[in-house]
Amino acid sequence: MNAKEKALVEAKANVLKALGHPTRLWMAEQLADGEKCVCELVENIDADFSTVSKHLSILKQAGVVIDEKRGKQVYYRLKVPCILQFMPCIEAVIQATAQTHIDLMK
Amino acid sequence: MNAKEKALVEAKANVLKALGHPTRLWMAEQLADGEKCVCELVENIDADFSTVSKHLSILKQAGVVIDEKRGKQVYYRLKVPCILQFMPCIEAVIQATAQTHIDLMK
DNA sequence: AAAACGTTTGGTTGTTTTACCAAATAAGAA
DNA sequence: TTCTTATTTGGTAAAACAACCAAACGTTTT
Repeated sequence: MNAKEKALVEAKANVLKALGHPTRLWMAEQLADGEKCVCELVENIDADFSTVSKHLSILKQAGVVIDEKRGKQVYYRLKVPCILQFMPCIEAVIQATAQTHIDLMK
Repeated sequence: MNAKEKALVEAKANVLKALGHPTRLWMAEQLADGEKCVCELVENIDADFSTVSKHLSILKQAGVVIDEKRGKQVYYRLKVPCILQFMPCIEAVIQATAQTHIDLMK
C-alpha cells in the first residue's frame, strides 16, 4: 500500500467513523428528510446542546453535512445524500448476525 | 426514539464504526476478492500479528466477516459483501469535501 | 512426544473519544 | 444598548480504543 492508497483508505475510514456513532447516525438519518436546525435535533434526543453541536461538527468535518446560518439558527443538511443508501445493507449485516438482532428489524 | 429504534441505530452505528478504521476498512476491501488467511493480511500491512487479529475480531463481532479454521490457518471472508458497494458514495463525500482530498482519487 | 507454525488472548500504556458544564459568541428582540 | 435565544468553544474527567509484547492454544510436522 503506497502513500496515496493509504491516505485514501484513511479518508474513507474517517467518513465511516463519523457515521459510526449512534447519535451521529441518527442525525444523518434525520437530515434525510431535509435540513434541520440544531435545536430541532436537540429536541428529539436526550443529549446536551453542546454534545449535539460537537457531533454535528464531526459530521461536518467528515464532509457528511453542511451548515448554513440563517438568523439565530444554524441549519444542517446532508451534503452527499447517497450515504443513507447503504442502510439496507447495514441492516442486512445485522440481520445476518445474531438472532437477537433480527428482532430489531421487525 | 423508543427503545427498539435506539437499539437498531446503535447496531447500525456499530457496523459503521467497525469499518471506520483504516486497517479494518482496508482488510474488508482485501476480502472483496475472496477469503484470505490472517497471515496473508499481516503480510501486506505494517502491523503486528496480534493487532491484525484483534481488528479482525472487531469486524467479526460486528457481523462484517466470518472466519473458518482450516488446518493451521484461519480464513476470513466477507459475510455480507454489499458493504463494499458504498465505497463510491464515500469517495463522493471525500471528493465533495476539500480540494486537497480530490487528489486522492486521481 | 517435542517442536514449529498460525492465531488468539491478556496485560500495559498512551491516545482518542465522549459527555457534561460553564463561558463565549453572534444575531434578533425589547 | 441591554436582554434573550441559538449555537459553539474550552475544560475536565471517565470510558473506550489502539498498538505492542509476551504468553497461551490448537494443529500440524518431525
